[in-house]
Amino acid sequence: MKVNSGEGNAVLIGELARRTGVSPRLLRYYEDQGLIGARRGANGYRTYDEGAVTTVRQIRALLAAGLSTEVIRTVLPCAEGEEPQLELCPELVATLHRELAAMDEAIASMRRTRAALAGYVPPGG
DNA sequence: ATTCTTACA
DNA sequence: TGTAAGGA
Repeated sequence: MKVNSGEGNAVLIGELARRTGVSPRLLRYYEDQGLIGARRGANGYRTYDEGAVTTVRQIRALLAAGLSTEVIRTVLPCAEGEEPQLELCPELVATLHRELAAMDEAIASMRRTRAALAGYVPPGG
């Protein structure tokens, strides 16, 4: 008889925190940012479904990839799987390509300004 | 003991 | 983000 791995069990913030390694404080923050949803028990406590564990792991992975919470909010609903093999919807991969393009522009821009600035300072010192 | 909200270091 | 306060 399995006790703690079924789908029907509501999880409190403390347990979700333990199971994801993310502090309750941050979990509430993610909620404010619209990254994760939570129901409320009669006591007012947040309750999460088992899927929340996966969602949080996806958020962490996406955050580690440097995506903003705003982008993650749109990407999340089209994410499948976890950490090692996280896959995204094709239509969203397109959005990500634009992100990449924007990053390339930013990098190029910074390289130019860096070069200009470097022109005013002597090499090595 | 746990969680909740609000607010400050 | 962490942590304290004040309540349930």
